[in-house]
Amino acid sequence: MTTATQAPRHPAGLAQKLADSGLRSTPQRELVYDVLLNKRDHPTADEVFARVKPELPGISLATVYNCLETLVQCDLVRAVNFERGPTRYCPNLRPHAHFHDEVTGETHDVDLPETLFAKLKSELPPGFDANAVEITFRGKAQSPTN
Amino acid sequence: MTTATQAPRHPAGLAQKLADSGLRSTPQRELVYDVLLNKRDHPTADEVFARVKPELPGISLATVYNCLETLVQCDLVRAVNFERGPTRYCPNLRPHAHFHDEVTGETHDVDLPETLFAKLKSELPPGFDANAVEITFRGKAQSPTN
DNA sequence: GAGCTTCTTTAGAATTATTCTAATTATTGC
DNA sequence: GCAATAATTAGAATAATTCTAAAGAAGCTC
Repeated sequence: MTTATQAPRHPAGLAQKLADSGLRSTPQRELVYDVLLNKRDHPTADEVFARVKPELPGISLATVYNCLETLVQCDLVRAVNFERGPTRYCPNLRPHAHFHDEVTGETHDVDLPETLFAKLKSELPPGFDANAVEITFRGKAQSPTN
Repeated sequence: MTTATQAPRHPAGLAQKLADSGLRSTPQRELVYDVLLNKRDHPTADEVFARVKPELPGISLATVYNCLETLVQCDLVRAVNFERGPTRYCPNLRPHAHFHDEVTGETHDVDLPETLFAKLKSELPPGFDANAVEITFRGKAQSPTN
């Protein structure tokens, strides 16, 4: 087996970003990142585990937790927590808000103008210095796809 | 014992609001609500339990969970979840944001102009109808009190 | 104001989500 | 190839919450 028989699935990111942090690229990390990219529905660790298992039957839940944590550390994925319940994971790195549909339970990414995030930060009272803002909407969405 | 020997600690709310939902006012519910009002530091259920115990030594943790849930149902208290970890409780019902100090771990309420909340909702793409917005900042705060 | 009904609390068991531990396996550098 | 390091694994341990079944109030009815 020579090189380059199989193109990397992550256009140009994972292996490099991992290396930047002194970490290795492994099949488990690749695959976990893959399933996040391929279905961006903010899955829980359990759900990621279920999606990854068929392709890598030997993988353990602990490894899925490890990989997710690693990806979060490398700034490739964001951990999201609205309401009690398991942490969910989101590979969308652009600044965006989340819309939580109270009927279906689904979570949608919502792009908001950068200026709004800036505006929000500027509204903080003196003495408060924010480096991140999280915005979560709750309500009903008429599903755009069905 | 005649009436009005002891003023109710909740200016005019708890018993009534509970009754509105067909629920009873109990010492446990009163006390849990009390500790939330008296120290507004977004305690966890465990912390509420610890604060309530000295006054009502027989109370159980399950009851604290029950009471908190009841108060949330009656719209007297908000449950707050940023980041994994136990749910925290907040008796501030005005629309406000939370500022999570990454150094101290403390959470501060931040009042923002109503117009901002409206503005945010108006920025949602068509088809999304939000009835609530939650905003969480993360960063450093120079404590205003020390 | 005794008895019935309903609501509430309680202790402890059960469940869920996550982290830890120690052993095994893979990778890398020499 | 071999040592050193990193990553994965299974299972135990922990933390947060919910459930369950029994016991304890509080209202109502007559």
